[in-house]
Amino acid sequence: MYREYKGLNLPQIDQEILEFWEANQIFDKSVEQRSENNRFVFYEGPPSANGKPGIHHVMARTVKDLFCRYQSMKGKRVERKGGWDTHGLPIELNVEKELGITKEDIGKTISVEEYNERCRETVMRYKDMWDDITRKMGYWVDLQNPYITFENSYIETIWWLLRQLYDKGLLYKGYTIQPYSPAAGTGLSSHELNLPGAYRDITDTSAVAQFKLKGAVDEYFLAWTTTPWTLPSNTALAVGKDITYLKVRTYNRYTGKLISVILAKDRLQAYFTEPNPELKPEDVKAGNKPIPYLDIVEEVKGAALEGMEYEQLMPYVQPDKPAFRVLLGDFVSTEDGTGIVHIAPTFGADDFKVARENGIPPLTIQDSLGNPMPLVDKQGRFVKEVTDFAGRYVKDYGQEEERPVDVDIVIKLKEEDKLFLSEKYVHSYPHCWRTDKPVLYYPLDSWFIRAMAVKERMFELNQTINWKPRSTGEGRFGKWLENLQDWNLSRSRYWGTPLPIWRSESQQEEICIGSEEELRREIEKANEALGLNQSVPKDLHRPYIDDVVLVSASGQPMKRETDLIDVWFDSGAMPYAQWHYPFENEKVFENNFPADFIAEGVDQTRGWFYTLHAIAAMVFDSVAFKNVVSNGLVLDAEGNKMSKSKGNVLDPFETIENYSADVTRWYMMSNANPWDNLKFDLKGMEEVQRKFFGTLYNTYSFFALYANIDQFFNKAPQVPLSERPEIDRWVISLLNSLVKEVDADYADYEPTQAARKVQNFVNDNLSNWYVRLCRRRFWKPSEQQNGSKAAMDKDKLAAYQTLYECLITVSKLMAPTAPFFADWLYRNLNNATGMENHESVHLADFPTASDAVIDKALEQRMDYAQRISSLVLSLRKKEKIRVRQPLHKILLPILDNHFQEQVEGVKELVLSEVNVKDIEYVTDTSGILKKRIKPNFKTLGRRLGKDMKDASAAIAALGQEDISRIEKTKQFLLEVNGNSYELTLEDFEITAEDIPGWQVASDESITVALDITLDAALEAEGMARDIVNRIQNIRKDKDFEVTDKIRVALQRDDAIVPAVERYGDYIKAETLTADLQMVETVDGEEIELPGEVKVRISVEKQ
RNA sequence: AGUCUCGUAGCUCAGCUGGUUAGAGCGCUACACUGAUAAUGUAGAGGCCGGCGGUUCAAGUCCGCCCGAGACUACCA
Repeated sequence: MYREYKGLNLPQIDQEILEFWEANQIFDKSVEQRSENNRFVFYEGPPSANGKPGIHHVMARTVKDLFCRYQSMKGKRVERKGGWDTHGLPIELNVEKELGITKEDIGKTISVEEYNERCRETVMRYKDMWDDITRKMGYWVDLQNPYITFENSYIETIWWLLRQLYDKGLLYKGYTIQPYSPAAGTGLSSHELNLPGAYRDITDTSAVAQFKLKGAVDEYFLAWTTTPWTLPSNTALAVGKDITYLKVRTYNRYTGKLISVILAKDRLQAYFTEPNPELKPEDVKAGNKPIPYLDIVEEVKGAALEGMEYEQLMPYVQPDKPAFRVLLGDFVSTEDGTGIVHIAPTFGADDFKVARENGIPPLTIQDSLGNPMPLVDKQGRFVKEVTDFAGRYVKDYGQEEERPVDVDIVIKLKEEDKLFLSEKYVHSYPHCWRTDKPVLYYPLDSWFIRAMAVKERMFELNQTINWKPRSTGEGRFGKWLENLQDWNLSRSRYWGTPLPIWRSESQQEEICIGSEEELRREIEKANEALGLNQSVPKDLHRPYIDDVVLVSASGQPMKRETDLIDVWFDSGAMPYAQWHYPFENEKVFENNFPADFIAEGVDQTRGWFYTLHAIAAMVFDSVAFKNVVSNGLVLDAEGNKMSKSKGNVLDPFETIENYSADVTRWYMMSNANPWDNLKFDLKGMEEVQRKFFGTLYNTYSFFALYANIDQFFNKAPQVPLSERPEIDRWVISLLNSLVKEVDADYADYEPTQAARKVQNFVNDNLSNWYVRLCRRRFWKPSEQQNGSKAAMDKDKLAAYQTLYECLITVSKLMAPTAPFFADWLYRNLNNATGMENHESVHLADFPTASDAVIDKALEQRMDYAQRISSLVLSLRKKEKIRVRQPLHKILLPILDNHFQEQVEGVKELVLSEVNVKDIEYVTDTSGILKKRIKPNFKTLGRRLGKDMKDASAAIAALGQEDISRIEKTKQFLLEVNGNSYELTLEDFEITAEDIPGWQVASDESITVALDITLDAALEAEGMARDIVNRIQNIRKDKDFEVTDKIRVALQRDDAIVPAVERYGDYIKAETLTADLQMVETVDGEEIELPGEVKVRISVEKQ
């Protein structure tokens, strides 16, 4: 028996199927039944169990799950090893918040050991919740043997990878300018700068300084800065190559001296008002306002300024190489300032870069160890070499002083006639989130991966990757690769993978450790050489690893560089580290590299996607993945990003409990492409639930109800397709077309296309057309009167077989996206028939389409049938003739024989659908058709070109005779603007527009007319149908079983006599009436029939 | 600031390589239908296809600029 249900309860189906999967290990079987030699490799991007799962995780994981399930059904072995991302700043922050400590406390109030122990505990805080959502949403991933990034084996693989990079010369220590908090004494990551509240508006003293040209008299470059404290460190100026610069003569507003200044033409009006050849020094004294000038003496492009030299502005320290030149910088703009940028390589990333590219040195002094250091120390104070300001803080670090040092610098410049202008300036400036004090951009030592060296190769490899959507790969990711910078690996933190590099104090000797074994050997060596008693720490994290001292070739002790590495390296290393390659599982790794498929949010483009790609390219000269889907964000119904502060986050557990996992998954996939942002709207969820799952459920229920009655369990041989009715062949043809398309969509990572096509098929074709039109075939009362089983004739059998095939195929097509309902449907069907020996749809093969049964002509035919029916129904509606009233005929204009043949094939369907007796074809030759002619723009456009417009008007003006002549001769000589063109029938679109004297309806290419005259026979039949309808309603009201036989007594009335006399048998057959009487008085309810006829009727069970 | 995505009916989305009445579903209104009924059919209202400019005989579709939403990247001096 097919299971029957009282109503659709999707969350309950989730539950039931989930229990079934677990009890029978369906996931394991789905993997293990497939050959190891036919793999589809998937990498799971590890989530961090340190935060709770959100609805966007359901999105990302639906994408991952569905392609894995699909490939699994296509016969691939798809192992899905889960994983956990366990390192990183968010975890540290969490711990600190819980303990109420800051980073300064580490090593003081809490030991590194304890601190890391807390991190390790915290990391898996929400693991249970993650496992739960994974299970409930139907995400199949192996949670039994996940990789965990904090395990020693994982770290060892990372060390091995770093060693590979080291040996290739791709790992180096260097300087960069990084955000640095002097108050906290630590560098900050860009993540920390992006914390809320980090950027705040502050007021600084800005200065436009005058840099004196070498070899000229009182000529100056003007450069603007909001950080005057960087001026002593200036070593260059930057201009834009294509920016136009002016040399302007004026007076200095502070000293009244005649000067010539150079600045960008676009910035002139920011500093000057108008020219005045009569200008006097006293005219320019007005405060900070723009001043007049004498004249403009020169205009040049920035390129012409390149290489010009100027005198050092604040000569406290001398550079060790030639400096103080004008450089070209592409970052120079004319939106602020003077269009000339002051360059202090020690305090700006752009500055650092452009200076290095041009061989300009930074201004540095030597620290106590003889290493170069900038003119500001790590506490944020000027060094003693900057005599005037020695020891003063460059920003507000809570010191007490009369004026900020910036102001004193400005005063000094003013006194020295080097200041053009100084103003207060309000701008947004980053602050350290822990100390609340301003951040400095400061040169810091860091370890880098020389990613730029493999830039081209990464770019090439990227071109072999199939990105979904393409634009992310070519645009966002491709552009990112083009502008690739070296990868800053260093993080000065505690909970993460330690950098396995040890250095001697002189910094001259170093070693990069690539395995635990190597570490052991080196430790033994060191123990011997230095007389120590160390061993390999049980835990490779800090602080234990920091205690290890190694020995250099020259016998010097070496200490570990205290940096940890960027956690992104952890996740990018997962293809290797998840298997502890190369220390174990060499074969396994080789079989699972690179991945066929990965998926993650677009925000991972520069995260996981990049680090996977970079490591694979650098270490293995390979891609890490062949196909990648990057999904967009999940927004709320208004299109706002979901965030805790807005309170618009959706609890995924609640959503799944209320609507089911399948509705959630289906909604997410069908509503928008996964790479577009999804506006998550519960109304849309309800629509999916009702329209798609509701309809499919109804279709199944309908099938189950009658199949059970008829004992149809698909045991009889299949009726050959050629012997099935047109509509069966049609739906099977569509079904096979569908299989083909959906298969291609899934293979092409287009889940939205696939879902929408399945949905359209189920709603429009299967339910609203096939089942609706075929209802009678499942329910043939006349043949059921003498018992049920005998009633199975070939037509009915064909109907059952056809519907069964559609349903079971749909269950497979939808299985990747809606795994629960699909399995429910599949098992309900297959458990009753036992046709396939799979216990679950997820163990079945994806359907294959048979081209032999795809009949495009038939599909077109049925399309005609649907359109003709729709037009006839709209005519009925317009004429207010109910559908139960039969009519004589439809008039159908025929423009070509092929159309008539096609319609002939579906004639019976149309007639029964619209309740009309016949179709009469009105051919061209009858002369009563009125036609419309339009040019075929596609064929004519190219030929006619500019004449097209006039031709279009000329063709529209053609009369009926012209049209029929064109149809007969199949040619036409068109003359426009003195040009003549030979046109053929192809160059026109001719449609029947009207049948004069008839009511017509038409869509794009089909026109129909309806004969609405009635005669006695038709009226009687119409009445009979209405009587059937009323009796059926009563049966239903009285809750009779569909198989119950009844006795009916009708009150005699002239209006119904012809109907009962002529169509009594029909009425009886339709309503399972054994005995139908017309009597004078009836003790029963009153029914109303057309023509305001009211009669009494009694309906009783026999 | 740069890079990328998106902008079509009240809402969610289709609109293929440019081709002439711009579509669907939901919602709304009205009318039908009724042994699939938490369904279904038909009709109606509802569109400066974000704006401006360009290419073209022809632009929702191609190009440029701008506006709006979002993401990522970024020390704008």
